[in-house]
Amino acid sequence: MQEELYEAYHFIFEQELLEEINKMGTPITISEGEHLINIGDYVKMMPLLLEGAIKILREDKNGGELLLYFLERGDTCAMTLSCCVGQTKSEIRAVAERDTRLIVIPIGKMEEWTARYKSWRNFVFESYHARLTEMLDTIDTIAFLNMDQRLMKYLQDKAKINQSEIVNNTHQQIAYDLHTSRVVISRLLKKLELDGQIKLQRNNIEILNL
Amino acid sequence: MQEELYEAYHFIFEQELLEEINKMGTPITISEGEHLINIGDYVKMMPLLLEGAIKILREDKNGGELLLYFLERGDTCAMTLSCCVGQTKSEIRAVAERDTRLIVIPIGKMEEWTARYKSWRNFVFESYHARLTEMLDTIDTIAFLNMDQRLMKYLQDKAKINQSEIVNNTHQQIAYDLHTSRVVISRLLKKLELDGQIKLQRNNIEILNL
DNA sequence: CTGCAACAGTAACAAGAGTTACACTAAAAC
DNA sequence: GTTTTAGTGTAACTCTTGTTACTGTTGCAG
Repeated sequence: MQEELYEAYHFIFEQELLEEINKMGTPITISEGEHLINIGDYVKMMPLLLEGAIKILREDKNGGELLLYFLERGDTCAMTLSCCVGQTKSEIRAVAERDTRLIVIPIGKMEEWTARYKSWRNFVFESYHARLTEMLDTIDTIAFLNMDQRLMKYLQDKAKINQSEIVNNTHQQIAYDLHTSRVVISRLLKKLELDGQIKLQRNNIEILNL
Repeated sequence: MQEELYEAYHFIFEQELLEEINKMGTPITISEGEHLINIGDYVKMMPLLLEGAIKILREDKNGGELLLYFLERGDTCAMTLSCCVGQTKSEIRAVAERDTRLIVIPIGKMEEWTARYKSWRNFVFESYHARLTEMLDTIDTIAFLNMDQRLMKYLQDKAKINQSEIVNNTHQQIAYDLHTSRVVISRLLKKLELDGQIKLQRNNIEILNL
């Protein structure tokens, strides 16, 4: 039994299921920036995160992007669950936020485990619940907040996910995630710095009010 | 066995489950504009729509609203499913878009049926899938479209849901659903009329390009 | 050391959306 | 019929965000 698997999931799954996951699953490592899945890809595997973080993005027709949310240890991708049922293509893009280890499970196991293990059913339902909640949060953010508030929230989320008050990002990268332009981000960051909320350096933003 | 239940769900559920739904469920009628559930309410029942339409709204702290999506016959509320697991409060508001008939099921049955009926599991998963997809669509709309495009899409969706090319709404009501102001809606509607996409009358918008 | 490329700062302007204010009109109430 | 109210049309202005263009700065490659 992989130690990491046990550590991250033994509160969630019963022993028997843990062992089955260990047997059927394949451990994978992806490094920062690598694409785990793209829009339009067929979903053949279901991921269980052990360590690291994944960011989930939505894309429009013109190549514009929008950050939806992050996945962390103990999370899985609800869109994947969802796609397994319908055998449909992925609606989102998943990119490693930092170096990440995960276990992938062949989707054939899903239905079997759903019928057999109560802990699995609960996990799946709770994943759906968590993802729906995060989607609602995303909608709140883009519908009800101004860009400066969205930016500050983004920086705080990012700091939390990476467990560091320093965000190593160019203004352009932030602009992509928030679906706006670099100039806008530079402008607002400067304003946040004058407000004393952050400190700016090249490739490097320090968040002061975590 | 209620005829409507059979009609709407016999393709989805096996006979035995249909009979159990019929036995355990309570038929309810709500009229247009009535609130089925509000934000913060505890969710004690799960709805299965038989006829009509429900609109699902999100709210911000200042009382501002935003339309998320509509539910129709054969749909259920994924937020409800979701809440049943976590025993949490509702994150959304549900309002009857027109007179609606539905069956409510005590949430205690949910877990039992999930373990027992494959068709129920599939239904629940497909509901989650459908709702996640609609949430993505909502996000696309508010993140990637301008207000005039959102407005046109809103009118088309509304026409489709109510099976009529006439939308009976005041500009103010539309403004609430799209989380903007009446003046903005009036302005854009007038523009759409000049473009030949709609025809305006009091309390009444005819959609020309369905 | 030089030159290039990526990153950041900023100004000036354009476009979209929100706000305020007021006039007009149809429908409902009296 | 007259009054009242809800709904609509529009102008003028502000604020936020997006766009274009140009400057300066850092760091790396040659």
